[in-house]
Amino acid sequence: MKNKYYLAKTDPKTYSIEDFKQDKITTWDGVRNPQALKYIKAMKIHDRVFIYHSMGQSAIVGLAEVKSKPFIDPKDKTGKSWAIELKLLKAFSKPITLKIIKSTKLFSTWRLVYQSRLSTMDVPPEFITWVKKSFPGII
DNA sequence: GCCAACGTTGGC
DNA sequence: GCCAACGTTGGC
Repeated sequence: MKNKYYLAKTDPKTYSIEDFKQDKITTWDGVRNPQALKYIKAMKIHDRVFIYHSMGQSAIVGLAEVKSKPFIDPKDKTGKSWAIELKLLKAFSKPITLKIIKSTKLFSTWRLVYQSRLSTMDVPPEFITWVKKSFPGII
């Protein structure tokens, strides 16, 4: 079965793609928003996750692979937070900015564009096609 | 730094 | 359980 693609946002001041490069594998935790959790819980091993820098940079900066099933974040006492293990596959040399994504007008129905506060979401297949065409070799 | 758009909390 | 007030996120 084909891998699904998701997108996860991070504030680079808290955890950046540079940190991820050092770690290679990281626990992606702290997700509590019910809408975002829906996507975390749907992730399967070998699915792909775009890493997105929010807060200023606003761009997709890399691609990771899901290495574990979703699990309840042991560090969160409320039991409402879930986490997942991610392995970095690639840090992009040229980030795919939100500006460019918006300027194509192809993805106006994508949550990334119209629901800015959502931190984890799925990625439409059309976006993958567009990325492969517009940024050859990047993924 | 501002503010829109959400999410969360707490009084009733 | 409702909803006003407050807090947080993230684009600009």
